[in-house]
Amino acid sequence: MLDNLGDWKRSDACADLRQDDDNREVLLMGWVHRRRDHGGLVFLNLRDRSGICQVVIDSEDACILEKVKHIRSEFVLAVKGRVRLRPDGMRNAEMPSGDVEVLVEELRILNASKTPPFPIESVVQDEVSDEIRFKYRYLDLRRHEMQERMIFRHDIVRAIRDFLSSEGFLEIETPLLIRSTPEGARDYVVPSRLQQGCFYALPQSPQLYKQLLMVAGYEKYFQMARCMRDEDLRGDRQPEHTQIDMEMSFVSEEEIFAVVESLLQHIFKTVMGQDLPGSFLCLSYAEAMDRFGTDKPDMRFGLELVDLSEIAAASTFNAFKSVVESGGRVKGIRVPGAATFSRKQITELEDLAKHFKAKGLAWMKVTEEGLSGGVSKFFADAPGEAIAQAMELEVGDLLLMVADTPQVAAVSLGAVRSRLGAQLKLTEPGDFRFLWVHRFPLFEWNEDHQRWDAMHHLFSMPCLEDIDKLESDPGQVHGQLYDLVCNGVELASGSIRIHRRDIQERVMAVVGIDKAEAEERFGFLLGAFDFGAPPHGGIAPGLDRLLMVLDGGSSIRDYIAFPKTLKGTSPMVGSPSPIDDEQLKELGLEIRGE
RNA sequence: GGGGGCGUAGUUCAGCCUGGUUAGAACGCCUGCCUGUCGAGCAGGAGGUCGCGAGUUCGAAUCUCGUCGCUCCCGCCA
Repeated sequence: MLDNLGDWKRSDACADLRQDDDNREVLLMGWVHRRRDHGGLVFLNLRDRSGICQVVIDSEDACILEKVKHIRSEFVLAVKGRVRLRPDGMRNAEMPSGDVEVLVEELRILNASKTPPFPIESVVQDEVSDEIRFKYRYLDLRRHEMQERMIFRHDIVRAIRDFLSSEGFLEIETPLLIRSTPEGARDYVVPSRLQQGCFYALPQSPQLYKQLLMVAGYEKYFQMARCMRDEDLRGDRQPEHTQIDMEMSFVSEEEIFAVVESLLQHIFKTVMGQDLPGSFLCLSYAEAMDRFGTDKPDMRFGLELVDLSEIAAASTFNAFKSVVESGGRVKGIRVPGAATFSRKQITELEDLAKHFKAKGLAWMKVTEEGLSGGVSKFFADAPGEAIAQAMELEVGDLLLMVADTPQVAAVSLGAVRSRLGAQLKLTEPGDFRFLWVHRFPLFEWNEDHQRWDAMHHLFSMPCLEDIDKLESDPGQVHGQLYDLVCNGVELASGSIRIHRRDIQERVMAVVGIDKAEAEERFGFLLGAFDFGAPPHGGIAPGLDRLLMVLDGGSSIRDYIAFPKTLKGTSPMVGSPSPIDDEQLKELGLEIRGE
């Protein structure tokens, strides 16, 4: 029943046919999207990458009729025929090629298809489980919606390469089989056959290599770098992802910001056909935490956190007073018009706050008669007026408050803010608010191990004014560290790097790496610093996340052709899988059961 | 590592709380009819290890325990 392609050559893409093509002889190839059989008259929607065209079988030819009888969804056809205008009233305005159709003169069935497990349509996105979509990824990718996403990805990658090349960046590849470094994320590890008992690691990022390229004098480097991290996954985290890895010599933070801003403007202009504002907002980490309770605030809406500690201390509410007296803070957010919230809605928000370790979520409503409900009885008269003034309360507002350690108060209320943004639909598709967050602490205290860890990585430069505190007060040292945030999603992280051995050794000492260990593990880097390493810095925007945010998507899995599940598996190819004893033996490995 | 949700026909789901006929619906699929459909229409039909295992019970899709898979969140992710 199947035909060979023979000498047939495709003349047009399905969706490209227009009225101008009337009476042209064309040869289309594609998949049967849908079949409408009227007995003597059969319509097929033929689909290729470009889209859909209607072909009509209105033939006496017994050979064609016999073939058509067997044609089903997703059969692969080659169709020779003549374009003709559709009769009046039969045109389809929904379809780009809807003014015309192709009357079939010859037909070849290039391949048959089983009935697909789900229809090759856009509704699949919301209606078919990810499990099935993953297992039949090649069918999921056949859907127009997914093809558009892959094309979007291609367009953006191309725009990035064009722009960075024109700015003098060189794309240079770095190894995938590298040395394992214990700190940071867990490494994916590859056993060595030639050096038994030794392992390569897959890169979490090309960090050290790009720094070495700066030492080597390449000045501006970029790479579409695959990065692998063996950590637990999320909707916006895959075991392997792609970063637009960049590094520059002789630059300040501001210059790196400017390059990334220009890059994004170029992307917006060339791929999305939009203009993006000149330079992005910039907040310090401390200010972001203080005002939004997160280091990646969504700037599309307000609902800022306000510090109410002094006022709360003056109230008659002992729960608040004691928190403030013991060094904690009280923070509040005003939710305009939310006085209509039910008790249940408020309890849901409280549960969320408790999820982030808050002990409770205090609330008051603003009515014509003043503050009411919740904890309002503790805020009679002066404290109540002070709060109304500090929060700029208006009738109909809801005030939500958390009293706790500064960290918990900010983070828990920040989570409430973020939930409210979604719940009250304060964001609009197509609205992009980019934001730089910088001056992160260089170190954070690790309670479990009772030691300081690098917040970003070991190679970030301290802010110059804090360098003297490296040994005396590491917690107070800020780093020349920065994140790029858009709409509440962290899109990039970067830093100015350390380029001097003395400073690098001091930073390593803070996290407990002495000179001997530093030499053993990072000797190649320190050695490179001895040969005239230039000041340098860089940044690495996550490509998959960037695509998701720009496209208004909800999972980076939709922007990766072959992603993995949250457990790091691929139901399609069945990875990871055991390897046979022969392979294990060659590698000198033995599997120990439980 | 911890917590939540889901798992029933090819697909998406209902049924489960309160155990008891032959486990339903929609779409899809198959057969027939049909010359202007575009989610074609009409008539008929097939299709189920109720994720898997154990337990309770006269009787389990339904209750209990375990387990596997997908997913969301916390931890983790420099």
